[in-house]
Amino acid sequence: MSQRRELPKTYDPRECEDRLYRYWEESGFFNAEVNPDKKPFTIVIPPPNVTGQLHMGHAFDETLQDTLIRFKRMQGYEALWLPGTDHAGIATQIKVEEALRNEEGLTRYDLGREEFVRRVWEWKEKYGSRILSQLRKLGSSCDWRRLRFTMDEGLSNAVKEVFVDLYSKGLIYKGSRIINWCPHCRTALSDAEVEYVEKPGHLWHVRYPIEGSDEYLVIATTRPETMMGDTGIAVNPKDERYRHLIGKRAILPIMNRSIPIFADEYVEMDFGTGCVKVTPCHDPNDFEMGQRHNLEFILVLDEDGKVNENGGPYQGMDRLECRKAIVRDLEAQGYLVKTEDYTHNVGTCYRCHTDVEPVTSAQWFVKMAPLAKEAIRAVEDGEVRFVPERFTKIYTNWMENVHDWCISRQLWWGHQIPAYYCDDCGHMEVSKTPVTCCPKCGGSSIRQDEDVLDTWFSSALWPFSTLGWPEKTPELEYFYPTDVLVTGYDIIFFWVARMIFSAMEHMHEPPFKTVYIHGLVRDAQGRKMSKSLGNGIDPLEIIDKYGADALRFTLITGNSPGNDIRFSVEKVESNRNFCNKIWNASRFVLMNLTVPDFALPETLSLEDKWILHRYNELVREVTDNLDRFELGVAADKLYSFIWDSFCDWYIELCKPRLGEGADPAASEQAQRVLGHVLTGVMQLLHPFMPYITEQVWQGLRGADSSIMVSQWPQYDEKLCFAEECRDMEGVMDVIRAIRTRRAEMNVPPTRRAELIIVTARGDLYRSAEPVLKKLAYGSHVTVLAEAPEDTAGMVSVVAGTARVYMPMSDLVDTEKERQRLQKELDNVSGQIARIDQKLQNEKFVQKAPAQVVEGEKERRRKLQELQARLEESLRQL
RNA sequence: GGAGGCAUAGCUCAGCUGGCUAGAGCGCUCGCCUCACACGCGAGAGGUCACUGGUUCGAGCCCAGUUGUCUCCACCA
Repeated sequence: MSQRRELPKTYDPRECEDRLYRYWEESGFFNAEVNPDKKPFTIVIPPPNVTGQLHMGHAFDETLQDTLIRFKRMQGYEALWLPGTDHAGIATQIKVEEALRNEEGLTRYDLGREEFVRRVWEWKEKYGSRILSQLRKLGSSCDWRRLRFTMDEGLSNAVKEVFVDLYSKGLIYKGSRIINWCPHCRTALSDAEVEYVEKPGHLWHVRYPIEGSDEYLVIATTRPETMMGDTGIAVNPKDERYRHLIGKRAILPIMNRSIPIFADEYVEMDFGTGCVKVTPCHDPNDFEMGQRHNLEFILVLDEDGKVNENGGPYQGMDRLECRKAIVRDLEAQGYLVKTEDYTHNVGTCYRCHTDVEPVTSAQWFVKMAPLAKEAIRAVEDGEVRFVPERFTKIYTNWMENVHDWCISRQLWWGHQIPAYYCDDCGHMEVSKTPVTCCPKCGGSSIRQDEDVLDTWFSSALWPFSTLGWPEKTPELEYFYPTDVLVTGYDIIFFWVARMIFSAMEHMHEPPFKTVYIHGLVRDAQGRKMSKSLGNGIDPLEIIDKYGADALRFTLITGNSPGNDIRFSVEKVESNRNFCNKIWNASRFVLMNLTVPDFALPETLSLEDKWILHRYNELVREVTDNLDRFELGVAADKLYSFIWDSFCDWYIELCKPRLGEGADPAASEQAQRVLGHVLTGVMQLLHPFMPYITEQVWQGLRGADSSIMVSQWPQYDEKLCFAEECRDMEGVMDVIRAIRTRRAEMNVPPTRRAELIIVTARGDLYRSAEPVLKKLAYGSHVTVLAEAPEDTAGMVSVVAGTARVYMPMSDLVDTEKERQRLQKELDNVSGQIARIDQKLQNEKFVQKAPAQVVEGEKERRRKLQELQARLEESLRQL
């Protein structure tokens, strides 16, 4: 026992976190097995980038998941949190290329594909576990034995399986279409990977002479550099100004090429000049017009964003350089009519933020319309539910308007597309296994498609590929579909939507029942945390300084689903303080501990019943809140229960019964209730703050015990003491009122007051005497049914059903006292008047629930009692 | 152009299916090193719940509109 008294005054997370984590992991507490006797509960982690480092966004995401999984595990589910990492095609490739350039001055082309990919794997082996150990620091209770990687063998099989299947169904096709090209990453991107940014630009008005006439057209363009690819001019068919020109031809300036003028509904008459230059290879709308009107398709940019051989004099120029040159030439040759400032949206690459170039290119696509149908239905029918609900609309809206998904990437790091081309006959074969012999001509000169798949193609399969699909594994059978997916709103389109349609297509069942969407972590000023701003806060530094529990609690509280959170160190500090509060409360309990267990005693005091009642309610509420994904609300309730109810009141209320000289029976009784409530509340808090709760648990139950394998507390009807609870609140009101009076009168804390309590509930206050003495600084308590005859020189205070007299003649200022009482009386009278107004309203009495009406009446009775006492006090002054 | 979020105390935010005198943290004021904790204890000050109208016995919450602000989607060259 002596070592218990030596517990330090402040909680030191550094001392225990790693040790406890190791203990949990080694004990296998994170492991989940196929277990027909239990119900499964599954979460798959949103796989962080394999080369990434833990940032606040991860910390937030993982904390939510860990809280849910620990809760369900304690509730008795076979809870699997399946971890893994994503190969993150572009991001990782860029990183390795950077390192290669910086360290060796080489490009990936210098190494060649095979060697480069080998280097990336090397990099992955070296840095891929960094993020995993960082996840551990947070306390994440993943089943690490089941760690998966999007490019490991099983997942690669799943990718091939899906590709071949979709291809055979005609849902994957290769075609020449307009795609977004990032000249820096040198790859195609999907629509989702383009971020539009408003940028200042110009609207150049350019004169196009009409062939065989003196007339000319003026065209407004923001992108003169693609002019060399113009193959037509479009006007609106209803536009009177240009009707006579339809069917004629114009001369493309500088290139001196003849291009047709045609009519198309797409053209807005009132924008610019009402004429559009059509560049089918470099604009999605022009592409469509090009197809409708059978225009020529001329590509003028190469994969670096430089002008190609079709660009005449500008060949070899970078696109921006070319823009300047063309504007200069147009002006010099008299074609430029005017230049306007114009801000417009420019597409940029979500990885490197380079302006993307719409270009026509042969790529692989997933045909979305048929897949989207089921994906929308599953959500609309409630098979997948979004929390908060509003994201449902964002999802369906996107799904309903989604374009085909460009899945090929001109990268080297990723799943190489399982399509094979025969050099001899040109046949293409899509196959799960490598093709070495052409099935058509028997030729053996076979090349695999050079491109790799979009990273998100493999992540889309994550909920089932990680469980072994396409194999029919017992894990897949048992743990699928998963229960909750936790992720930020920023990747609903990238990932969530694609998982849903993939699962519907391949599993014929949704990938998860609930999608819990959270917001972004912002800095204290509300700005996005970013590398370029340098305002990111490293979660690992926070953990090191304040502990993982304080960080976790900060990320959970004061926040509701779907909303962004502002992170500030001050919040972490206050939660660190909360940890310390918990620590000291348990230190107090341990210091006074003599009983061997916390079985509840037969007899319970008023305050025991009060705290047990409140605790019991807390169990129910926290459980309900967690079931409804209201983690922030649950955490808030735990905070105030522990700090306010348990520490500030109950522990203080217990003190008269504990310590030296106390009655052993009463002490034992108090200890049992203290221990019972403390252990229970540690369990409720454990999903949020795993470390300190385990530490306290082991202090109370022994180091060979773990809170992780304890059972989630249950609501217990036997602990429902509503009436005693109300009585106790009454006593507390009295205590508060006395404290307030003392503070108002500047009574020094050392001065004990005599208390004369006048009340009809004499038994109640006599039984509460020790508590009143302790908390209300009474050195003696007298309970009377009627006011003492001589109250001169006494201050009185009214609270609930009691009036308290304190003989402190030297401190009383009668006039001030009168004012104070009058003010209180006015307040009470006002409240009664408001209630009367309600009760006199027939409609209220008629229509409001009986419970509410009865409540108002009850409140009125109490207020009236208070009023009477106040009036009496005033008379006695 | 379309959709959505947010607007509650000085600051940051909770407030579940409408129901007592709207809460917390931080900050602020006053008093306390009270034998678990000064990372603490006690007592306070501080709010026309953005605005207007409506529904209701009753609105911070529901409906319509207005203003401000942020975000997403679309992409009129």
